[in-house]
Amino acid sequence: MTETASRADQKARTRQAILDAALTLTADSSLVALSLRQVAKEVGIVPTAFYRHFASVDDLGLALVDESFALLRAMLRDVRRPEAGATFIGIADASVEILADHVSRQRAHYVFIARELVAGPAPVRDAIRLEIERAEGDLATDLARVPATREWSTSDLHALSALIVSAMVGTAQSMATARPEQAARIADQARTQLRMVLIGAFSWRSGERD
Amino acid sequence: MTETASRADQKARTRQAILDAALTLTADSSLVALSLRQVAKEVGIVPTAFYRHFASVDDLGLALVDESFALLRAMLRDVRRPEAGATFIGIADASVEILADHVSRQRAHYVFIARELVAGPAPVRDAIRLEIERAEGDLATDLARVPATREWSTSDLHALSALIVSAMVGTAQSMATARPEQAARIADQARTQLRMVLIGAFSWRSGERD
DNA sequence: TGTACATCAGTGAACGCGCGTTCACTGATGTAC
DNA sequence: TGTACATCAGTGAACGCGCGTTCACTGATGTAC
Repeated sequence: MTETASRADQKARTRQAILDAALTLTADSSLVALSLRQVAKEVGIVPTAFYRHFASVDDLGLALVDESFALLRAMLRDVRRPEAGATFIGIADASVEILADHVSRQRAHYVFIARELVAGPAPVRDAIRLEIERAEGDLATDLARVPATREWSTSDLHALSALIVSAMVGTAQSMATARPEQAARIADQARTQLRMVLIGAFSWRSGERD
Repeated sequence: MTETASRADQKARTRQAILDAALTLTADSSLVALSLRQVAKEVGIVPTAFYRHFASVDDLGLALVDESFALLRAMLRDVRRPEAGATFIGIADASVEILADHVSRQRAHYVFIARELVAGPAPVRDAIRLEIERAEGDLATDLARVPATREWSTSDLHALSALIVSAMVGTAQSMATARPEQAARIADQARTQLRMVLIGAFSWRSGERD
C-alpha cells in the first residue's frame, strides 16, 4: 500500500527530478549551456529517456519558467494580503521582508528567472518577459487604487510599477547571488530604495514639467 | 606608404576582429555558449591562431568587459559634464537622453554587459560586478556633493546610487533588446522614473522611521 | 482470481558532428651587419 | 643597398570527448475478459 507507485506517479516523479536537476545544473551557468545528457546523468536515466518527458531542452526551460512563476505569484499574493491601516512605509517594509523571505527559500528559482530573462534561449526569454510584464500590469492596477495616484496618467502608473519591479528584480538578483551574510544589508538597502521611490511617487503630479 | 601594415598593426587588427566577432556572435546567446571555433571562423582564421591573441575564451570575455566599460565610462563623463544652473529635473532628463543616445549607438556592448553580469562565466561576472560597484561608488561621491544630501548617512547615499544605477541598467537592457521604435517610449519611462527617484530622494531624511 | 494481450517508461548501441587543445610547420615581416 | 638570420602570426593534421538524435528493444504495469 505505502509502496504504491502507479506508472503515472512514477512518470510524474521522474519529470520533477528532471526539473530539479535542470535547476541545479544551470545554477552557475545558463540554460543555453545545459545539455540533455548532463540532465539525464544527474537524474539517473539514459539520455534517450529524456524524450519521454520533454520534446527539447527549450521545452524543459519553459516548464521551469512555469514552475518559477507559480512561486513568484504566490509571493505576490502574500504581498497583496490586505493589512488594514498600514502606512505606505509599513507596506513597503513588509513587502521587502516578504521578498527577502521568498528569495532566501527559493533562491534557485529567482536566480533562474533573473538570469534567463537576459541570457536564456529566445522562447524562454520571451516567456519570462511576458510574465514580468503581467506582474507589472497587476501592480499598476493595485497602484491605481491608491488615492494618491487618482490624477495620474496611465503611463506614469506603468513607469512607477516598472521601476518597482526592476528594483525588486535587481534586489532578488543581488540576494540570490550574494553570500548569505550580506542578505540583511541588501534587504535594508531595498527597503530604503522602496521608501524613496514611494515618497517620490506620492508627491508626484502627472504632467509635471521642470 | 598607405598600405603599410607592420606585423604589430596586423596583429592588433586581428585581435580587434576577434573582439568584434565575439560581440556579434554572443548577441543572441551568451559568452558561456560561445566557441573558439565559431569566433575563428567568423574572423577568417584557423582555430589554433586564436591562441596567438587570447589564452582562453574567458580571457577574451575579460577583454570585452574592458572594452565595454571604456565606452560606459565615456558616457558617465558626458553625464557629469558641468552645466551651470541646471535644475535636478533638468539634469535627470539630460542624463537619460545621454544614456539613450549611447545605448542606441553602442547597443551590442550594453546588451553584453547586462547579460554577462548575470549569465557570464564566473570571472567575467565578477569583473562586471566590480566595474558596476565602482560606478555606483563614483555616483555616490557625486551625490554627496549635492546640498540636499548633506545630512545623509553613507548607506543611504549608496542605496540611492545603487537604485539609480540599477534603474539605468534595466533601462539600457530594455532599450538594447526592444525594437528601435520603442526606444522613445522607454526613454520617456526612464525619465519619469529618474524624476520620481530624485524627488523622493531629495525629500528624504536619513534615519527616518515610520 | 487467472490468463492473455496492450501500453509505454526506460534501455543501449550506434551515428555523425563540433568542440578545445597538441604539435610541427610555413613563409612574410623585421633586424643586424 | 644587399644578405643572412630571427621572429612569430597564421596553418593544417590529428587526438579524444561530449553532444543530440535514431532506432529497435525490454520488461514491469495496466487492462479486458
